[in-house]
Amino acid sequence: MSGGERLPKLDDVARLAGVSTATVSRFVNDPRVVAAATAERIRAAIAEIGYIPNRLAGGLASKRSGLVAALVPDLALSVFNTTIDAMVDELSADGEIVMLGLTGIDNSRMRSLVEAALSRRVDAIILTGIVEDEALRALLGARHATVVETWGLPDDPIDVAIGFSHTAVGREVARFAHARGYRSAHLVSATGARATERREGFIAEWQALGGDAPSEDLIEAQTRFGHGRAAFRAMRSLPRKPDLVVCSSDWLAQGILVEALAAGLRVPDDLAVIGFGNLSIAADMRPTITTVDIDGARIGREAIAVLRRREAGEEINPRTIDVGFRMMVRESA
Amino acid sequence: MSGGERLPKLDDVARLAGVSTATVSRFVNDPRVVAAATAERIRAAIAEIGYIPNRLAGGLASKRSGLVAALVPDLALSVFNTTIDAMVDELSADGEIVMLGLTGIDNSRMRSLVEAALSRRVDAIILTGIVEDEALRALLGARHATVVETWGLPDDPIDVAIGFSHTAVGREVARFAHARGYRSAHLVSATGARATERREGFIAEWQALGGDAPSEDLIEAQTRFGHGRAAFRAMRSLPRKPDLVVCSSDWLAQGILVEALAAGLRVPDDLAVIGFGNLSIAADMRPTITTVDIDGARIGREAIAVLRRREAGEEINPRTIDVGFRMMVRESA
DNA sequence: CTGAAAGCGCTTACAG
DNA sequence: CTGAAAGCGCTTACAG
Repeated sequence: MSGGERLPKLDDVARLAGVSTATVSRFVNDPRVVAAATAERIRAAIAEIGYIPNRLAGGLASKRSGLVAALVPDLALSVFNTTIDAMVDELSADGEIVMLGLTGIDNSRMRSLVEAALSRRVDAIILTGIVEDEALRALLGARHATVVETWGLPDDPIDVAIGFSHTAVGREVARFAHARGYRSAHLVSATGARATERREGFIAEWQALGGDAPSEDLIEAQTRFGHGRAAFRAMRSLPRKPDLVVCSSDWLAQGILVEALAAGLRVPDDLAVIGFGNLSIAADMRPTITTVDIDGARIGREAIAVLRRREAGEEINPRTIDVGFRMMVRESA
Repeated sequence: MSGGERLPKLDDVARLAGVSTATVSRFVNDPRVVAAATAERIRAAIAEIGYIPNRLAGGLASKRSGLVAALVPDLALSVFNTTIDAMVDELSADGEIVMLGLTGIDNSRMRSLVEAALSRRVDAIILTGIVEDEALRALLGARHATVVETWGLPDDPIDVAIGFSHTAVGREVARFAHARGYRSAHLVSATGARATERREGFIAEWQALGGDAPSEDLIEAQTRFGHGRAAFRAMRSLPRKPDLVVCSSDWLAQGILVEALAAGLRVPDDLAVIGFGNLSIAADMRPTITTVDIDGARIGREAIAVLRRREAGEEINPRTIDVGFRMMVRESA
């Protein structure tokens, strides 16, 4: 707002402090490299005129924008929020800032957001999910930015990947459920790439253990509580009554739980429920929800750590980091 | 990643297309201002060498960064997510991008994030909540960026404010509850500025209607489902048993609801519950949650609309936009 | 509709 | 530890 008068610039500080712009620039970027007395004069000058560096100019000259782009499908997919939170925490310590792009649940805005990020010469692009599109892979691979694919574990990452095997999660859930004695499984799953891998992992292992092919309910949209409720009703009209529902998110699990309880079912005796993500609601629901925990914050921290190592000129090897997952066995299954 | 080879720049495109850099620049910013034949040659040249404009340089020269900063307390406060989603939607249509800053639940990082945003010469800063700190107000007011305070309605906005009166919400909830016949109210409320205004509005109106001073439970942290459960237990040990709990968030309401049902209470007959925010869970819970709806997406859209009008040189008047709120009467009260 | 050229506000190799 | 000066890659008033 307001306006008119010129914003103070480096040159103004330099003149006031009686030094060259080079010295002020050095001070701004690392106060320790200038003599103590000089530093004090510069500090006073900056305070006096309220100088705030122009990082656009700085980035242009130094080729380091101090910008990191985080591209996630959707803010409502709260499973990623811990990752973003952790990244922002790590970054804001250094005055860096996160450019947030929402690619859409179908990733339709991915391309234009990648271009928007690249055009700002971001130091790094952190993506949720792995990139399949060849043109996009080429675009990302040809640039100077560090590219971190997260929440997945591709065989051939564009640059670096930090995540876990969704297939392994599905298999582990199947082993757990089978060991618990459940025999008639129903899957309620989103149709996204990651949920699909977990689903396929579950089915493969479940059948390998001698289980019958599970009935399924695929949800095209972002999975929410309400979908869980609808899925419950659909499931109840199935000829074969499942004794276990495996959900691709805790939201779904919560919706099913609420609906099952309202229908007078006992959980897990009449119907067991397993979620995914270990959102805070999983521990807070009654009954508590058995689910799979992913250390999303660690993914965020590791992503920034990779960036720091790259900046320090270190070689990143291996280029893939598996953060694993944990079954959180609670009351619902 | 990768690296070494120089990124193509405007000059490379110009040479390849046989025009001046000025013409390429014009094309990039608005293809219609150059002759059709010229446009075609430039388009081909850009595609051939994979040119992506350097917006750092562009922003430096034009003094428009195409960057909008959104500063919110915390991603987990999902009540703001619809606002951010709407903003990102409006913005990404133009290749603009949102810089996300998380100020922390106590706003402790607000100052450094404002500086980080200003140093990138953002076109606008959109804040959740109103800014009280005088130094920060001065800093924001003296700059060229459009400043939009949201989710509140200050008497004297720094620049523009879009929100609603939290006090009015509290009063409206009190009138509703009193009309419904509830007489013994218990408040479970976060300690933030906005929740406090609602709480005070409720108490003032409630007592004006002849109600007894409500018992209270103040929650220092970010309110979550789990806090609702704890609050329920605390409430049950009170000498006077409330017939109504008014919560400062739907999360809290949900936690109390789950705990109340688990304790065998009938809702709303034994205990009524009112939330705030109208998150999707409010409609999805069993029983559904009576709450207050805020059109968060509209706040986001209006914020960007203000920005567009400012860019078009329009005068913004009035400087305060009240988006109001709605009681969502459902089953829980 | 297009071009030549100055300028946006920094950083940094080079020299001292 | 500090300075003079070139350069980062665009935009835009001015002129034609």
